[in-house]
Amino acid sequence: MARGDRASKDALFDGFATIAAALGAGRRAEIVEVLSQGERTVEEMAGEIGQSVANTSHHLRALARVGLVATRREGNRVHYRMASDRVTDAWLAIRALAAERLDTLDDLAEAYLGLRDDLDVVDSQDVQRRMADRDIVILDVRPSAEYRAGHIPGALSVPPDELHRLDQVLGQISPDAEIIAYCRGPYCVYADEAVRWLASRGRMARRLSEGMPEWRRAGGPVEV
Amino acid sequence: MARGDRASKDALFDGFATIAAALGAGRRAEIVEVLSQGERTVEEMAGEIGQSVANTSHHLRALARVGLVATRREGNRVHYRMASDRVTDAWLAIRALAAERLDTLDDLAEAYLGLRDDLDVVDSQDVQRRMADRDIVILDVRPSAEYRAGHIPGALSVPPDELHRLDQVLGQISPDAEIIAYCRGPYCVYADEAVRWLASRGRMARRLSEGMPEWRRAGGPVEV
DNA sequence: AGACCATTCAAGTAGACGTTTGAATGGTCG
DNA sequence: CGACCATTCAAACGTCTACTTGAATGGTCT
Repeated sequence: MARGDRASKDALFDGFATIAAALGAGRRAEIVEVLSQGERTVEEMAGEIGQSVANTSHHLRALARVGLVATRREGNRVHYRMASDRVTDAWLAIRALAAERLDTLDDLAEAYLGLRDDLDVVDSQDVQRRMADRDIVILDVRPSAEYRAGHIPGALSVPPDELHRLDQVLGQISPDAEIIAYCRGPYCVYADEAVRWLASRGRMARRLSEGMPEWRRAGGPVEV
Repeated sequence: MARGDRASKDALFDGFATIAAALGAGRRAEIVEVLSQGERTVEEMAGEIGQSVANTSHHLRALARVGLVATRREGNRVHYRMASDRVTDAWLAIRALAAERLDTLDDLAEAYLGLRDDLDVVDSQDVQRRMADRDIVILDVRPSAEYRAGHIPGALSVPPDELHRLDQVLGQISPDAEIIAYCRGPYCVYADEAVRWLASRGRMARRLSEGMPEWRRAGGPVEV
């Protein structure tokens, strides 16, 4: 096998391809999206992606086999987590690429998220610029474990299964304040629901265009 | 199908996954690596990746089907090119991820490239900082079509199949100058050969750690 | 030690994918 | 028009993959 050999070149690129292929199955893509929010046990993950525990374990191990996720044992539970920030980088690059180039994606996104024309959106730069102001309130609409793992400084936690508690939270917020809700990312429904509920109450509410992983990756401040 | 529906969520992530899967086959990964240097006809690409024209066409169309590559007709030849810079972004992210996390990759790379311990390496920042100096000479060791499609300003073109011409080129270079060679990227053998040849002639020669796509992506100046 | 639980393994099925081979298409040029 | 050429299609092969089911492993807690 000489240097620059065809067979070993093919093998090398098969190696690169195994990484892409690991992200190339829908359920594993969902897993990666969830894990970019924080670690999960097998059972929790199975619930998140709506699959059997056996199949979820199978996929998690497939990701572990190529080094994309790492494990941690606690009691008799195994916690899976991202092995590196670069996994999130690659996943976001793939997702952005799909959004830009795959022409069926808009339809798929609309089928899942519904039409979003009624939702006002604000981007991360805007929020970061206005964070010092007193007239905006940031709402973290993710499960509380994810809020605890890191959130935008000063954000209030309103978990998605406790959206009805928004009533109480509203009492603490000045009617003049603009409310900005965020959740897991652009393909997450939680913030949409919060914004719609708030808008129906006559509040000025907008959705942050991106979620925690994107915020963190862009160098936004994070509080734990 | 309610908003936030399980089936449509799965379909959406299957959509994302088709993009990753498109990069998840070794031969297609090679195609993407080559196309990030510039457009190719089907036949040229078949030669680059060592596959039959039929199979190459098949893979190119698979990439086109998900929007990653675009085509252009000229005479009776079809030229394929990257559909967007984001394809290169995603590919580089995948490749970097594989390099960091896939523990078999070092062996695969060594099998293809050989041991590189004898090669001195310099990174893009260093080169960019020293480009104004007179004491470095940059060598572009890629096929001339790729050089023409864009190269580091001031670089001399020495195509890989004309490495024997280095003798003449050397005559024009002061013996004190440091020579820096680059080619397609970190997994490309061309620059290695040039550096070894130059080193054997007693020249101070180093290899740029990255290639044209990475240089361009990092915002380095490009001349056409 | 024994019961219990989360996780993993193993076997099996249906479907998708990469590659080859040989024929068909759709364009150019004499 | 007809010969020619690059490219694409279609069929077929073996291989791999996702998911299901049911059993086995390897921990923890009483």
